[in-house]
This record gives sequence, structure tokens and C-alpha cells, in this order.
Amino acid sequence: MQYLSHLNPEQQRAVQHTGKPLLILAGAGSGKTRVITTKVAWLIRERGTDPRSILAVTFTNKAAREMAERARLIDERAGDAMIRTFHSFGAWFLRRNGNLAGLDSGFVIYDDDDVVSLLGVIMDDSPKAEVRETAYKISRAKDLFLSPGDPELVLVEPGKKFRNIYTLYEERLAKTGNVDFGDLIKKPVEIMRGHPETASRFRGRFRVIMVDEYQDANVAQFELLKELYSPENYLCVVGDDDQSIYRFRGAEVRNILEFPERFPGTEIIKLERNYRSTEQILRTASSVVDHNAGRLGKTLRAERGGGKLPVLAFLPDQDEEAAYCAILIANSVKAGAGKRASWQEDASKGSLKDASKEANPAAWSDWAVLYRTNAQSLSFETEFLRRGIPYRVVGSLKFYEREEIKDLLALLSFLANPRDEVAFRRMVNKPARGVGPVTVERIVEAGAFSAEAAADLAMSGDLSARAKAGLETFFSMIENARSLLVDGTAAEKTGKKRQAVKRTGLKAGEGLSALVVTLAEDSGIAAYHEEHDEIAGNQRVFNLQELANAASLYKPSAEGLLEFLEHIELDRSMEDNSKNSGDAVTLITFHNTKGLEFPRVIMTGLEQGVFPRDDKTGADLEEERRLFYVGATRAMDELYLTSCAVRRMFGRTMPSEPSLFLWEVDRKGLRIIGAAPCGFAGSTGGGYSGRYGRSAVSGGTGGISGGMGANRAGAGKPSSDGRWRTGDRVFHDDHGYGAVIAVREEEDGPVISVHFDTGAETRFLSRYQSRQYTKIGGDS
DNA sequence: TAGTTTTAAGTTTTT
DNA sequence: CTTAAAACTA
Repeated sequence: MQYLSHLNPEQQRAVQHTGKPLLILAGAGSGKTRVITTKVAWLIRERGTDPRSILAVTFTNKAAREMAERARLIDERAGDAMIRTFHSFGAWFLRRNGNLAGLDSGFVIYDDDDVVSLLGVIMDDSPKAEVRETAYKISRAKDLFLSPGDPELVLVEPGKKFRNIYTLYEERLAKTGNVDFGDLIKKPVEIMRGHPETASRFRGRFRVIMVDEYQDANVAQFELLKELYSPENYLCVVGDDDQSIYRFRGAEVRNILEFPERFPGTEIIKLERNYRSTEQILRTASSVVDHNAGRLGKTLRAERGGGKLPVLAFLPDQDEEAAYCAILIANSVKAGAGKRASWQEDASKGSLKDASKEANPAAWSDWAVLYRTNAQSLSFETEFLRRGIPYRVVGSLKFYEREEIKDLLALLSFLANPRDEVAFRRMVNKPARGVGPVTVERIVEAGAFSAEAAADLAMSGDLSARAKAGLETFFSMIENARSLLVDGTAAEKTGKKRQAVKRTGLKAGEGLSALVVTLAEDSGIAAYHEEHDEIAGNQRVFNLQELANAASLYKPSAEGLLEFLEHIELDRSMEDNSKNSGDAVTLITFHNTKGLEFPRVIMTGLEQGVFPRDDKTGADLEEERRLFYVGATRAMDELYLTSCAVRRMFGRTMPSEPSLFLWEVDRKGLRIIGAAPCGFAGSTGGGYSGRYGRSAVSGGTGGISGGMGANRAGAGKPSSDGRWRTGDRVFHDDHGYGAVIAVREEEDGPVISVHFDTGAETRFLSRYQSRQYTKIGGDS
């Protein structure tokens, strides 16, 4: 049992525990993943547990993959254990047993947007905002394991109207044969409750059940566990109430608080030794979350001790914030590479001291920049791009939110499930085929989702000739693609009805990709998007190609198609793509960092209204504090916090106050730089702008080209270094490179005239518009 | 009615 | 500044 020797006594106890239910309260960085993975292996090796009888559930695909991989490293046989997310397990269950709830195994999973579309049909005279609100409430209801008939539904929304709409929605959803996210948990529970023999079959199959991040489980997930559990089985959950950050999604902290009562005989093991962060970092993190009431109470100890003081930087605006991060990161990497430049001497007086003294070379990937909302990533992306700093944005779902991708996925969904009303509505008349709303309504009402049924309807009803022709085109295209799934040969049936479609040059590869390409071309959707994409070149067609490429990993069969669609619905992270490799800075939301760790972390946007948001009070505010805690405890060696004096929102610049958390945090444990607002002890006053600004401007080679800090720093007062002079070279986001041809003093300050290499000429007030105008080259 | 232009509105966090 | 809804034109 060599592998156990790496564990501390509590961890060993947790690994070797059997029998009664076990609740492991694992603080941040206390090695809980190691405990779970070791436990899986230990059960197999030492207790002779059949790997196939082990079920381990997590909340993210990434965590599931990591857990499986690490368990396999200890014991190969762990590869046979079922390690999945809750939702993926639910989908797996429903594919096999959904028929017990009237569900065909060919169902597709509707995402939130699809739900809104379907609900929009039911609430056709309501504004879209209200539809969204209702969709959210239905989702919460399912998280709470509440059906339309449930009296407790008033917890979600007291009105009778909501109950009616929920009822209609469920009926309509059942008609499509598809499920939403909530169903993936709720329906399996209902099936097991209604079919005891099925339930006992699953209880017999999974003798060991483990749950990671249990603090994020919702009520429905708790019910699912209860169904899977029996006293003959072993149940072990791991969680940390201080890291519960998904309340808005239905997570129920009480699940973990009340676990011992719900599962009698529960033993509790606490893991309170933090191996990840320095003591300084841990103190910063704890000092904020300490303001929360109602915690289980752990005392997390830093095994590593000491460490550098975390840095709190007050910056003028978000562009400075991005520049600050960029310079901080670039300096640490350059310092590590041994290329200590003279300009770092200046920097070393300020915040960059620690980094440039660093003995260990820093890699780009040592760094993570954290923000509250995805929208905030933009500043960092542009700044890093400009400076040549490699970065990776984690968790951005943008690809799957693109119109062209949704279009193609809708076609594929309709192919997989001909009753998919949402997909049909989206695509039947796109590109335009003369099938208007009236026709669509008639088809949907009759459920005539096939060429034959539509023809029948045309015979008896009064569809216009135009609509009839359009429907024929659409259905023959679908049928043709479907025949590819069955026997691999396109039918080309009744060729006269097929329109000649402009080809866009999409290339078919292996597996399912041929079908995806055929569908994109034949439906005319590829040509449609090529035409509507004049501005961005052929990016949209390129995206369609990307989707087709992704499909090449799947078999060109009905099963392969379902697998492909399910994978896309449940895991949109695109982590497994080639982008994952390579040395790069991580840009990530606070939420997405859970379970991750980085040597150096920058927590940005610590302003009231951004983090926490202004509308957060009570329990919601406590959740924001936990989010702060999660972010800070990701850091191993160095932690930085940034806060801006003004922030651009909706294109307008608004003054902002420091985050509440900056008043709560243990300030003595921070090194504060920049212009701190009144009341912050230890402020260095305006010391930030000069030192930092100079270093920004003068390092102009290779990756770090140009800086604009000096021009903007201080309240509209350019530092001596940042003064514009005739002949200065300039870079502008829109106009490119140019030179200053004149500087004139006006009463509002200097007016700079610039002649660009493109021939364009502009003038600007240096104190207002210096952001767009970046000085390049030396400034002395 | 299809497609474009104008105007208004609005940004959490994610399986 | 970006996106969605409403108004407008061919």
C-alpha cells in the first residue's frame, strides 16, 4: 500500500473508511481529489470491489476526466469505474430506461435557449424577458424536484399562472420527445420511484457511490442519491460549504449541512490541512469569508507557512488594469528567463519587485487572470494580443452561441429526432423557402414533420403552392441526409424537387463529418452564412467546418449522431481541442476556477457593482464572499487583487467604489499600491503612475511593444515621460501606425495632430483620447 | 413577407 | 459597445 504513504492521517482514514455513509469536509487545497481517486483505487485493490460497481459523480466534465485519469494512474482497473457528471449520468440512465417515462431513446437535450424558444410558443404574447424569467423558474422548479402539480411550487413562484405555463410546457416538451437539463436528474428519480424493480437493479449495480463538490448539489440531485442509496451500499460525499457558489443554479447548501441527519450513522472526517497556498494567501481568503454567518466551521491551516504579501493594486481604469496584468506577467516570465532589463529597476520599486526577484522561472501558464463576468475578458484579450502574451480563455461558450453553429446543430437535432419542434421552427424557413408563420403553425399543430405528412396536409388543407414547394424542399433535404445515416448512400430521391444549392467548399472528413457537411451544403445554410458574412470574410463557413471536423470523431450512424449531440450539449468547454496544449496565461471567471490551482493569480475588478454586484444582499452576498474565497484559494505562491477607479459599462465610463470585500479583507496582510481611496492604510499615494507608467512605455521590443500607461496615469495629468512631441511614432487601433506632426497647447491641454501611414490625419486631446493612441518606441 | 434599417435595451455566474 | 425588438421599405 505504497500509494497510501503519501497521505496524511486524516486522508488515510478517509480512504480506508467503509461501512456507514461518510461525509468528508475538505477545505480548499486539502487534497480531496487525491483522496477520492486514491479511494477508488484502494477499494479495487484492497477490498476487491468490482470497478464497474463504482459510481463517482462530479459537477464538471473536466473534474470527471481528471478524476478518472488520476485513479487510473494508481490502478489501471479504475478505468472501468463509472466517473461522470450528474447530468451525464442522468442522460446515460435515460437512454436506457427513458421508455419507462414514455421517452424514446433518441431524445436530444434542449439547452436554455431551446427552452426559451419552446416556451415562447406557449407564451406568444409575452415579452421575451418574461419568457426568459419563466424558463429560469421552470429550471429552478426542476432543481427543487417540483412538478407542475406540486403544492410546494409556490416556493418558486406563487402565482397560479406559472403553474399553468409549467404544465403546458411539460406537455409540449413531451410532444417533442426531448428533455431539458433539469429532466436529466428529475426523470431518473421519477422512474426509479415508479419502478422499484428498476431502482433495485441500479442499487445492485452501483455498490459504491461517491460525490465530489457535494456543496453544489441541488435538491433533485439529492433525491437521486437517495434513490441510488441503500444501507448495503457505500456512500461517500466530499464537499466544502465555504465553496458553495451555485445557489443561483439551485445548489442547496443544506444538502451538506444536513447530510448527517439525512443519512443516519454518517461519519464525518475533516481535511483541514491546506497544502496549496501560502499562509499569507490563506489569511487573505479567510478574512473575507469569515464575514459569513452560518458556516460549518473549519480551521484551515497552511502547511506551507509564510509567503509573500498579496498585493492590492488600485488602478485608474480597466485598460490600466489589463496593462498592469500584462506587465506583471511579462516581467515575471522575462525575469525568470534571465533577461533582466534595465527598465525593471524602476519597476522593482513598485509592484513588480517580487516578480523580478523570482528565482524560479515563471511560465505563462503559471498565471491566471480571474474576473467576475465573461464580458470582462475582452480588455485582457486585446491587451495581451497587442503585447504578444499568449493566453487561453477558459469556459467561453461563444462558439456554440454562434448563429451558424446553432443552425447546423438544429438541423442535426431534427435529423436525430423528427419531432423536434424547436429545431423545425428554427430551420424550416432558413434560408427562406416561402414557408411563413401560418404554414409553420399548421404543420406543428398537425405534427406533420415529414414529407408524407406534409403532403397529406397539403391535400386536405389549404397550404399555398409556395409553402408546399418549400416544405418539399426542406423535407427532401432532411430525408436525403437521413438516408446517409442508415446506409451511407444519399437517396437523391425525386431529384426534381431538389434545388441547386451553391457550394461553399466545406470538406468532409472521417465519420460523421460527411453527414454534417452534406447537411450544411444541401440545406443551403452554408451558402446562406457565406453570403451574410461579408464583413468577417469566411469566418462563419470556417466555423461550420470546425463543427464538421469535431463530428469526425463519431460514427456515421444514428447512435453516433446522438452521441455527438449529447456531447455538445453536456460539455461545451472545448477543452479537448488542440488549444489546450502550449504555454499560455489563463483567462477565466471566478466560477470556472473551482478545482483548479495556479502558482500566481490575479483577481481583477474588485469594485462595488462588479464584484460583488450591487443587487447582492443577504444569502446572495454570502455566496459572493465564497466566490472571493474560491478565487483566492486557487493561488499557490502569489496573489494580486486589482480595483479600478472608473469602469466602462455599456460604453460609458462610470466612477466605481472599491469592492466591499476590500474593506472586509485583512488589510494589514496586503501590500497596497496605487492611488488608494481614503481610509485604506498603507497607501503609497500616487506612486503608481510614474514608476509603472515608465516601465510600460520603454520596454518596446518583441512581445512587449508600446505602452500607454504614462499618458493616462494620474487624473488627466500626463507624467513628464508621457508628453507628446512632434515626430513621436504612434499606433492607433483603427488607423494603424503614424507620427505626431504637431502639438499645440490649448486651454483644455495639449492637442496632438497625427498623420498616419494610411494617409489619414487626426487630432486629439491628449488627456482624453490617449487610450486609442499608443506611443511606440522610446519616450526619453 | 422578407429583409433591411432604426431604435431601444441590457450584462452575472453554468451543467 | 453589443444585441434584441420594433419599424420600415421594396
